[in-house]
Amino acid sequence: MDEPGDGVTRWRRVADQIRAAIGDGSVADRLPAEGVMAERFGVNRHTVRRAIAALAADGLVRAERGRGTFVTGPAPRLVYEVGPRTRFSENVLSQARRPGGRLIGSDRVGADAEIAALLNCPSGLELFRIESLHDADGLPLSVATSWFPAARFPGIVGNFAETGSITEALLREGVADYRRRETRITAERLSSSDATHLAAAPDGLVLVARAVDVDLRGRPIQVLRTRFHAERMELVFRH
Amino acid sequence: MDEPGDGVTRWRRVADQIRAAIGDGSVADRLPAEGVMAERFGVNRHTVRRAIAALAADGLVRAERGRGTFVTGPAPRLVYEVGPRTRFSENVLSQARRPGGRLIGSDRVGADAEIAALLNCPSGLELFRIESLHDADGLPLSVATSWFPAARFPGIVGNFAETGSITEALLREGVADYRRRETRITAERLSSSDATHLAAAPDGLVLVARAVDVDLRGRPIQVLRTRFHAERMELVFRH
DNA sequence: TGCCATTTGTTCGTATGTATT
DNA sequence: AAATACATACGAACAAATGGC
Repeated sequence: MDEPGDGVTRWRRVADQIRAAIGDGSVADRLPAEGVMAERFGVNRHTVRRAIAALAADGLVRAERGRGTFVTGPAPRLVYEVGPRTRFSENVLSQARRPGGRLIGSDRVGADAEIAALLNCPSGLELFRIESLHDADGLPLSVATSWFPAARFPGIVGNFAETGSITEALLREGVADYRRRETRITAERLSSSDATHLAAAPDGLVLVARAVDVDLRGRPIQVLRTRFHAERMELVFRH
Repeated sequence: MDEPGDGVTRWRRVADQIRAAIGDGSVADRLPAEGVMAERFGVNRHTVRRAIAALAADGLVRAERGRGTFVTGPAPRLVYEVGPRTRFSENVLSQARRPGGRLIGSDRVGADAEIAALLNCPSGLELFRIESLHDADGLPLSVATSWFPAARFPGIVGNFAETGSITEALLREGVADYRRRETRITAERLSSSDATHLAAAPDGLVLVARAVDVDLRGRPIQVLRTRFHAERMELVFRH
């Protein structure tokens, strides 16, 4: 009766609304008083306080007794440019930050219908699946799942494990250059394992980018499913 | 990490994980038994049952006594192609669906620093701000906020109110054609007002696209902040 | 100085919802 | 099905800090 039954608590929803108000600029520097927000949101003042506490824990606001609660400003997002020649490390380096990558896991799988279509290969073809984590200055930014034809790139897993870079790993397999054909974007909630790897709150959001990379002759090399931490990044597409 | 103190209930998190597993295809047809999932997620079977009930209420799965729980399939997303000549109505028509648009609200505002930089105009310049809702076959897909220089497009609000199309509204103001320069993508939770307009659950997700459109001489025409319903759409960028 | 309104911080109590056993 | 433990939410006070008058 009290909860609408959607599994999200009231203080959480209040926190999200305040966060959104800060994000879109409708609250610039100081929040309304707790009592005012309590009335406006139709909740108890305790509930507002808990929401503020959550935002303060994220460093988004700072409460000062007797004065008010002030916006300290959202953390700036890393700008990640996506285009035909997207390279994670170049992107991060261009923002004067140090890129990193490491192997989380890998296995051999058969191509399902969707991936086979994207790779332009027969369904069931043997693939390497690589789970990787990518960061800037040690802050995790994205988790990616990549699929490679196993026959064409037999050493890809070891190469990536050693270099931490897909580009380097492909170079060792004889791929001098590759291009991105298209990128498809959706948004999802974090899965629990991704939350662990990204060192993020379990209810965080990710931008999911599904992409296909092709070699210079247009043959598909890899299928990617990258989950970008939504609060730490912004994807930019130039047209 | 998993403590029940982050504002999301356990059954909700379990439901989200099952939903994600269905979404990325790792669960194709039938869910594991409740007891198996309970152990896998580290929760009680009651909690799994509640999660399944929530998914069943959304029409995502169907539980059959004595047989199991089966995936009925997620609703297909509308594919929305973003490029230099993105037009909402053309995009929707290409999927054999009927586009719609209507004015939600409008007002006059002064350009803040960020928008002034994007529009390449002095800060404080008078702008029209337009809130609009866009749908396909009556299903709301996106809410957009647009800023236009008021002096250059004095009739833009009325034009959009009459036509429901930005392209048409600009045409009446003498803009025969325009191009998109860049698009920046982030993900957020729905604000309460956007949830109302999109007829969506209050805890839904949106893809937020910030873009600048320029005329054929390269002069900025409008700044856009579009919130796409994340479960109903997928954004595609061809490179 | 003092007074007072405003605002955040704290402590009771009570009721309801959630999750497990 | 019932009992238990814990988290959430509300209500009413009071304390402490701030700033204007």
